[in-house]
Amino acid sequence: MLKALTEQYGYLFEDELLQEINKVGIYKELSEGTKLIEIGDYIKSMPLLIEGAIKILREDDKGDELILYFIEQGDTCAMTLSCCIGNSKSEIRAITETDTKLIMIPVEKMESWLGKYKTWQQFILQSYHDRMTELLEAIDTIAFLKMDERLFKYLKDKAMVNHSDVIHVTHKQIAGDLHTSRVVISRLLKTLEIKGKIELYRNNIKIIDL
Amino acid sequence: MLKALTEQYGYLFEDELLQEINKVGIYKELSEGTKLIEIGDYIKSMPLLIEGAIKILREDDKGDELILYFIEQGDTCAMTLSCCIGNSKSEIRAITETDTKLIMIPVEKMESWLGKYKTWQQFILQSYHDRMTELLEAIDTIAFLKMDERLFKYLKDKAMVNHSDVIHVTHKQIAGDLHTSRVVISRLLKTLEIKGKIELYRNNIKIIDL
DNA sequence: TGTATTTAGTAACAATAGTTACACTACTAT
DNA sequence: ATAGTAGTGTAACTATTGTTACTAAATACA
Repeated sequence: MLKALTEQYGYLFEDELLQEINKVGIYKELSEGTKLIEIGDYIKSMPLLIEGAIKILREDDKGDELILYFIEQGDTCAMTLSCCIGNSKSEIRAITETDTKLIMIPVEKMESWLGKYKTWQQFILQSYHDRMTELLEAIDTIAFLKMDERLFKYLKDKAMVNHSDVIHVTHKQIAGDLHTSRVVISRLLKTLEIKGKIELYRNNIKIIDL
Repeated sequence: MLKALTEQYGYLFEDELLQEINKVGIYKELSEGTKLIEIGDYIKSMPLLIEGAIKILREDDKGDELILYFIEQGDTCAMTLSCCIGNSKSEIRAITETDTKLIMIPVEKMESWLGKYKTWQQFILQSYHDRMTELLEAIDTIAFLKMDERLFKYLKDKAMVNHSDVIHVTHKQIAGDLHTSRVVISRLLKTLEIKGKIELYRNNIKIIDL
């Protein structure tokens, strides 16, 4: 674990802190599609992402979802921090987008390190900043783009975090992430295909114009 | 200034910190409609709200706006923190919604207090949490509500921060805040009036169903 | 092998939101 | 007083998105 940790976070944290993380952190490997955090959960530990990607979702009253953004390696989940500190329930759902390796840090440590390690404090504040920026980007996407543009952006983002120009997903799943209906997605995907931006296959979409 | 400060923040900060704020903070009274922060600005000081309300806006490529939320007394602008710490440009615009009294804290102090005062650290983290929550609420509103519901929510929020059931605003201004057109707003307002939820006057709207 | 289920394509229609155009009223300034 | 401007009401039309319904192919599985 220490090796992976040093590779991803060595340039950020001092040795002493890395040692502490190594001591109290719990290393986990999760396969794609694993639910990390559920809405309403009280969070007892925060994840440091070593490898892979996590999808962050919001839910409406009817239980339908909406993707907010993806988190990648080197990131942590600022929502988690937010909940720990406010001692409140999670406002979001987190699901692994790919197979993932991460280190779970107990809340108590997270808080005590804030006073002890300047680099940790910087990391936490930076994480807040990054997540804030991503939330604003999510708002831009939802408020300013039309559905076809949102769809294409979604496909590109998904291709990015999966490190592949072919993404494995059904129209129905996309509709769920974008909070619309399957028929709408099928229609727009077909239009994108005609425009030459993507190629459609069963359960797979190839992004041409990456 | 110390009196106002103690009233609003006395229960949060220890005396020593209050004294420091009193020493380095700059007290300001701003009238309604004053631009506090512009998109792209580098922030040199962060505001502690004593009285009044501030409107936080996002802008699209075409220069059209979208309201994110209102900030009220006892709050600070976590976006500001975010920018200071990341040493990056402001992502948002802040305009006083009402006449406002506030204290400006220089960035350097803000950062050094993080290590020095536990209560300040708590306050900053709590602010991040609050703002994160408001951003999520903004996303819910934009993504899950239809325009007529968004409009009514906007009117209620505005009535709230103005402490009045009659709000002074034109249809065009509302359209700007909600990122739609004046005609759409006029149409929906008329429908709300027919439903008995509001009463329309020139430059004024009375909210019945508060 | 045959049946059920999942996935995708498409048509037809409804609902919502955005656009253009114009009329009318209230206020502003000279 | 009059011209100009800002604010509002409405109609007619377009564009976008959402819904319902049906078809067919691919896949799962018993």
